[in-house]
Amino acid sequence: MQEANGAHTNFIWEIIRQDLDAGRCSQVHTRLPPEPNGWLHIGHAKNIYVNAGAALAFGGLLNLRFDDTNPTKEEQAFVDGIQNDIRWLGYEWNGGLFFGSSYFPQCYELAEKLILGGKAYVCDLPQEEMRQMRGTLTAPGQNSPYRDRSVEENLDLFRRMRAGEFANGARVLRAKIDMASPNINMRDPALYRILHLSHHQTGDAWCIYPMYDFAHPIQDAIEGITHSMCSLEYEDHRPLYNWVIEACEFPNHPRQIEYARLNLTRTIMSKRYLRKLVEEGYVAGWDDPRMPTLAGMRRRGYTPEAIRDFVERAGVAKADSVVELALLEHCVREHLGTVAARAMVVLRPLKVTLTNWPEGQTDTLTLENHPDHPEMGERQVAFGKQLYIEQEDFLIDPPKKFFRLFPGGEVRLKGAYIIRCDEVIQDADGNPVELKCTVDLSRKSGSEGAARKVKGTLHWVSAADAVPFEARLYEPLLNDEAAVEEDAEGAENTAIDKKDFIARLNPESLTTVQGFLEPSLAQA
RNA sequence: UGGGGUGUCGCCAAGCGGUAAGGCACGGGACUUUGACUCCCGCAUUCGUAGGUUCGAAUCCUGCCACCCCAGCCA
Repeated sequence: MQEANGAHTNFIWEIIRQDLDAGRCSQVHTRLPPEPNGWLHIGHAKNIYVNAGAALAFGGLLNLRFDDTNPTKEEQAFVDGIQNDIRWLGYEWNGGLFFGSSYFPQCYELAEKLILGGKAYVCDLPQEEMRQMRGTLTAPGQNSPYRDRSVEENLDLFRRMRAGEFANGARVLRAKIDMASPNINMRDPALYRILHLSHHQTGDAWCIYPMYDFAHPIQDAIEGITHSMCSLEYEDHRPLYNWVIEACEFPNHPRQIEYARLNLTRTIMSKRYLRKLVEEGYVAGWDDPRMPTLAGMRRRGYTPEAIRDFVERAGVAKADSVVELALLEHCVREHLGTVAARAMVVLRPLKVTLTNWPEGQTDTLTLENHPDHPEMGERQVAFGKQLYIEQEDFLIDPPKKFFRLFPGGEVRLKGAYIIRCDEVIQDADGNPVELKCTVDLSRKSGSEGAARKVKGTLHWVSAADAVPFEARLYEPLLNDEAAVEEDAEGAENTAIDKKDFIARLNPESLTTVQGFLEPSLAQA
């Protein structure tokens, strides 16, 4: 990983460095707080990079903490999958593994402490009325009629909430802050809600669950987190985060720093829509290679190194942005170019018959697995009278700078011979279906004569030995440039209609062609 | 119309009063048994905008404009 003073740094690490220099903290301690309600995608890779990277850059600690305060949406299966993906990406939680739910007892104690201090109260307002009394963006809210209950009554009610005496939604514990605050998050936000639901970690031990705004700062403070990085939409929550830390009288004060989340062109990054793709069968699953999930990218052959490099190069800042897919692809190509063994594959085959090659003869050629890494070895590839080349590598009527094959033209077959196209056999529509070529037997690859220059080199596969396969051409799922904005994940949110979303799907994203693999790839 | 943010090359992004880094993309050239890779070269007299301060501003001040986020008992 990078040193903090290395080539890559960002505004967050600058802030941390200043905190270190000023003595506001001695060891950096960050946390990764995924909610176990889905699969990790490329956007999460940035969050991992920012939080884990900060710890790495300053020799600090990273905690992995599942933010599981809402049993409605969370599952054990996701906590396993998430750990797997984080490890695959190449990160370890050297500070330990935690669950937000294991702090439920402390959260509860702190809630009582707030009640005792007159800083929280139990509110009986139904959700709808509470919403109305909250005011609007421009109009201040109204105090709840339950706001001035006595400490004794609040304590009694809260304990009875915990004891399970009330139904879901009947009451809520609220922070007593300021209903007229211009920041809506400070208008007596809910701290605890009643949810008679069993939790994947705590079972039926609780029927009240703390809200994110209450639980998160507590978790950070208890774990001794020094810097808590999250995305921009939490900026408005920072005053509340700080309020909780102070109201609970923690001696340490973790610092929340926000940055812009990652958006990618032509890529859906909203769990809501990713789920729709899976559930409605547009893709085979969360790990479908077209999915922007880490699992999908893994199946697609993307490497962790390439993804980390990409996230780092995309940068960390506060301006909303949409990074071009081209950068990701560049990073993947760059890394794969250095580590991947070469092999030949023909996706859309065009038959080539070598008229002067002895009938029935098959030669075995030796090709290097990597042009720059001899230590990666060589492989044997069959060469015969009948070959397949890529359809797009041949043109009957080539433009001026066409370097590949055309009638009368010559081309080199990678690692083999130079051939000349003598005749084109076309179908009724004029499409080439087979080429009759002569091979220059005196100029086999590697021999003296091979030094002769020809304009192009093509990959190929022996027709008799190649392994047929059905190739799916995976393309980004979206047609247009923009990323689909993350929408509220509310259960009944129908803001973007389904037709609109489907219309944006890229029809090229799942084209099937009948291709041929080099035999060495058959088992892969 | 309230509050919180952000605006620097097609896309990201440095810059923090001293006269516009870098990457991707793109264009040109060299090299090449993958037109890949690699390698050179080019690519913002200008920093949302209008003023002001200053010897000097993307950086300070003022006004305006644009975009994003916030009214969950989601995170």
